[in-house]
Amino acid sequence: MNPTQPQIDKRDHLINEAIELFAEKGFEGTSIRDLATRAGVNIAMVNYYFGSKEKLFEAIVAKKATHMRGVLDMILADKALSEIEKLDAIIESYIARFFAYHTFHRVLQQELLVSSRDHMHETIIDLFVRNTRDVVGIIQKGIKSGKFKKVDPELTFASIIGTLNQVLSSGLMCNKLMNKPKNYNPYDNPQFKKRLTTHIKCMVHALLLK
Amino acid sequence: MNPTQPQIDKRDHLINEAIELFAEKGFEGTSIRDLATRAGVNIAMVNYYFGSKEKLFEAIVAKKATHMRGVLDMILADKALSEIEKLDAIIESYIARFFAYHTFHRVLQQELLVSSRDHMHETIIDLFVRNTRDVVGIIQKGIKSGKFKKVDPELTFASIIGTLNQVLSSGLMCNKLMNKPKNYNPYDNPQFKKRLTTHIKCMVHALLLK
DNA sequence: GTTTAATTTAAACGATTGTTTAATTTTGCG
DNA sequence: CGCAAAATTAAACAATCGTTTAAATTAAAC
Repeated sequence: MNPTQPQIDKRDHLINEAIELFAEKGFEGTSIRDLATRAGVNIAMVNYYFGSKEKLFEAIVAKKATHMRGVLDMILADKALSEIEKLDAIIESYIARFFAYHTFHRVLQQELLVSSRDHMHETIIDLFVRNTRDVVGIIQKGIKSGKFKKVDPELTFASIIGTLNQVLSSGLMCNKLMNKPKNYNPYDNPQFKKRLTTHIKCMVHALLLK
Repeated sequence: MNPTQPQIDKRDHLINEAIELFAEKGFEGTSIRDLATRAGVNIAMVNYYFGSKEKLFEAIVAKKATHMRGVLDMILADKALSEIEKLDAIIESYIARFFAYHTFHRVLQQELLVSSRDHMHETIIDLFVRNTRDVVGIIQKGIKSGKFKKVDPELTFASIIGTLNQVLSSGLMCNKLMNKPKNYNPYDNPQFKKRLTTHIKCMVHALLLK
C-alpha cells in the first residue's frame, strides 16, 4: 500500500495475523505455513523479517508492551487524582485495553502458563510484576493515610486482573453464561463491558473503602 | 509393582507424568517421546493404552473432573450451612484443590485459552459453567433473602476463580512478588495458602455482606 | 539503461511429530 | 509344560515442523 515503507506494512500485517492465530491456536499450535497462507506471503518471509518464529513472538510483545506502561505512568503521575480515583482509572484502562485486544491478551496468558520458552515467560512476568508494584504502591499509600482498609495489596491487584483474565479466557464460556449463541462475540458488547467495569469497581470499593 | 493390576498402575503412572509435562510445556509442547522417556515406557505404550495423545488428555480430565463435583454437591446439600458459610466452604475447597493439583489446573487453563481442540475446549467449559451456575444459585438465594447485597452473581464467581487462577498462573511470578528465589515452590507454602484464603474470603464478604 | 541491493519465490533441508506395524517377550491359565 | 492372550519392544510410517538455500523478481540509485 505505502510505497515508501512497504516492509513495515508487511511486518505489521504479519504481526497482526500472528496475534490472531497465536490467540486461537497457541504458539506451538500455529505453524509458519498457516500464518504465511493467512497473511498471503511466502513461508520464508517470516524468517526473512523476524529471523525466527520465536523472535516474531518477541516482536509482538515488544510492540504491545509499551502502551500499557504509558497509560499507567500517566495515571500514576496525575496529582489531581486521589488513590481510589487512580485505581478506578487503572481498572477502566485495563478493561478498555483487554477488550480492544482480547486475542492478544490471551496469547500473553498462554505464555504465562507455559514455561518452555524461558526468556519470553520471564519477560512477560517482569512486565506484570512492575505493573503490580505500581498498583500496590497506590493501595499502600491509601492504607497508610487511613483511607483504605488494611487489605492484601498484591492479592487485591491479582483479583482485579484475575477477574478480567477469567472473563477473557473464553468467549464461548461467556456466551454460555449469558445464553448467547456460540458465534456471538461478547467482547464487542458494550453492555457486557459496562457490566464488568461496574462489578470490578464495586469489588475494589467494597474491599478497600470503609 | 502390583502383579494383579499392572496395566492400571502403568496407566495411572502415565497420566501422572503427562499432567506434569502438559502443565510445564503445554499440550502441543509435550511430545509422546518426552512423556514415554520420562515415564520409562516405550513410545508405543501411550497409543496402546489410550489410543491417541488427545484421548490421553481426555482421560486425564475425566479422571479429575468428578472429584470437585462431589465436593460441591456435598456443600450444596448441607442444610446446616447458611449461604455465606457455603461460599466460604466452596472457596476453601477450591483453594485446597487448586493448591494440591496446581499443575493440573494449569493444563485446564491452557485448554480454556486454546480453541483448536474443540471437543476438549467445550468439555472443560461445560464443567466450569455447571459449577458457576451452582455458586450463582447460592448467591441469588442470599440476595433474595436480603442477606446479600445486590451484586453480579456470575462475575462474583469469576472473581473468586479468577483470583485463584491468577495466582496459579505462574509460580515464578508469585516468587518475584514475594521476593523468593526462582526455584521456590509457593504452592507448598501453607502461609501463602492461608494468605490467599483470607484475601478471597475478605473480598467476598466485603462484596456480599452488608 | 545499467548496476546494486532488497524482496520474494519455490524447493529442499534435517529434525521431529503422532501413529502404526510386526516381531518379541511376558503373563495367566488349564 | 504348552498355549493363548496381553504387554512390550524396536523400527518404520507418512506428515508436518521451523529453517535455509539459491535462484528469480522487483525496486532503488547512479
